[in-house]
Formats: sequence, C-alpha cells, structure tokens
Amino acid sequence: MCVPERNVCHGRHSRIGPRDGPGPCAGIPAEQMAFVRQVLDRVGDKWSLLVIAVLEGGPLRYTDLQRQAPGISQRMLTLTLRRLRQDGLITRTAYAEVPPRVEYALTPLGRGLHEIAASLVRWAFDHHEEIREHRAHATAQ
Amino acid sequence: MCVPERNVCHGRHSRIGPRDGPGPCAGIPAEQMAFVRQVLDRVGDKWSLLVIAVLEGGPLRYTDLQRQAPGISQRMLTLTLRRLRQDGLITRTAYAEVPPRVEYALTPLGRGLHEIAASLVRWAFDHHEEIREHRAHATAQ
DNA sequence: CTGTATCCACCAGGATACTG
DNA sequence: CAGTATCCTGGTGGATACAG
Repeated sequence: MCVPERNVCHGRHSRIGPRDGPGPCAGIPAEQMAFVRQVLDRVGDKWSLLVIAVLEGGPLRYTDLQRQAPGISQRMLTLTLRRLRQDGLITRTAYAEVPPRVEYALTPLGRGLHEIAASLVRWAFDHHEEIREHRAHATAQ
Repeated sequence: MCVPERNVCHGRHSRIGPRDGPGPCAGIPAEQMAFVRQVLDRVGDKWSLLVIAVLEGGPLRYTDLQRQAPGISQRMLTLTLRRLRQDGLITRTAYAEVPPRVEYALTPLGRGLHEIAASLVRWAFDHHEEIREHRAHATAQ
C-alpha cells in the first residue's frame, strides 16, 4: 500500500519505481511503507501464513510441515521457511543425527504475526457472507 | 493459508488443486479457507490497500485516486476499483454530467478491512526494526 | 530425511494507444 | 474525464530430478 518506494510488490515484475515524489497516502508516512510492503508481501504470499498457522501447534520437522501443508511443493516449503527464518519469524534447529533431523518453531515475533493474521481470518469469517453476496450480485465478470 | 481449496493463490498459475484431502490446519476449518484466501488475495495485492487507505479520507474521483496513488497505472486502478466494488468494499457513483464525474467511496465493509489492515501496518511498524535486524544478520542470500 | 537445482507455465501488472 | 484494449515483461511457484 502507499507508494511502493521501489516496487517490491510480490516481487512480480517491477522494474521502475514510481516517477512521482513520495506521496503521503492517508496519514501513513511513506517512510514506513517499505516495511509495511514487506510484511504484506510475506502475509500475502501463498504459503507463509499457512506455515505459521501450522507451526502454531508446536515445532515440526520438515517432512511433517510438508504433510500438514497439503499441496506445498518442496521448493516452496524450503523457500518459505528460509524467508520466514530470515525475517526472524521462525527458528531452525538441526540435530546432528543420522538420519538428520531439523525442527522449525515459531519465534515470539512469528506468534505476533500469527495473531494479526488470525484477526484477519476472523474478519474474513465474520464478513464472508456479505462479500459473497456482493460478488454474486456483481453481474458480469 | 491452509489448503487453498482450488489454488486461488494470487491467481498466478494454479492449474491443479492439492491432491490431498482437506487438512485441518491449526484449528481453522478448511471450510473457511477459501474466504480467507480471497481476503488475503485482496489484501496482498499491490494496490487494493492503498486505494482503501486513500479513500479513508473521503470519496474521490477517478483522476484524484490516480493522483493520490502515485505509480498506479490506469489499468490497475480500474481493475482494483472493479474488484473492490465487486467485493462490496467500495461504491461507485456516476453523475450524469458533462464532463462525466464518478466518485468512489468506502463502504462500512471497506472501512472494516481498512481497520484490520491498519493493525497490520501498526504491527509492521512496531516490529520492523526487529525484522530488519534479522534480515541483516541473515548471512547469505 | 532434508533439502538444492533446473526448467517452464502462467498471470499480475506496467506501457501505450484508443474510445465514449 | 473516465475508462477500455492490447502487448509485453518477469517473477512466482509447480514439477521433476538430483544431492548431502
């Protein structure tokens, strides 16, 4: 939202930044927009919230995560875990065993994000009928 | 999050659904996941939240929106407005005048989403330092 | 078991030109 | 003024094969 300083977007294309100046945007300092974008990009991507939601139940191993997040590919699981770890939302603990065992767990920060996400989920649930009605009533396309 | 019933994703590819069954996912009934996905897709896309944020200040005309959301293309403004309208988050009022005048305004539903988004923004702001630190400390890639 | 590497399909979204 | 139509880019993310 608000002036993607440099188009972070979801990472989709984004070659040039906006040609205009900052642009205040409804009371939100453009300064913060980069961070907000980043958080949104994390929340908005396909698997992060799912992984966080799944980890809410306690630490899990790679394979268990794969099982609990049906449909995720190995590639995306790895990428998602890496990004979440880089953001400090989850921790990775590797045990030097044979066979190798790695456990992922939520950090307090990650739990915080999950709470916000949960409120979003709650809102979505509270209003989904309303939204569906509108969508259904929207005639074409 | 949680079992994209049919891969809605951000609309990106998504040809097949997950081959597995429902998959409960941390207490969130798979039933609701479709709606949550939809809301997330709206929140997560590039311009919706910005438009909503801008409209928080009161009804605006097409051109004004374009000005207040620096960097948005006509195409994306139109698409975003259409989607928001279809979801019942904003209203469109056309006045039969010359030259034509069209005003977009938030609905109560839209304001509700904006509040949730605002809390997300607040969280992002409260923790951006923490996140940045983690990102900086993340050695490679 | 826990990943990494490669290939590629697909679609969001920018640029541009045109219309009522 | 308020859009629509068309073309194009490039990043996301699935599939698959391979590695420590």
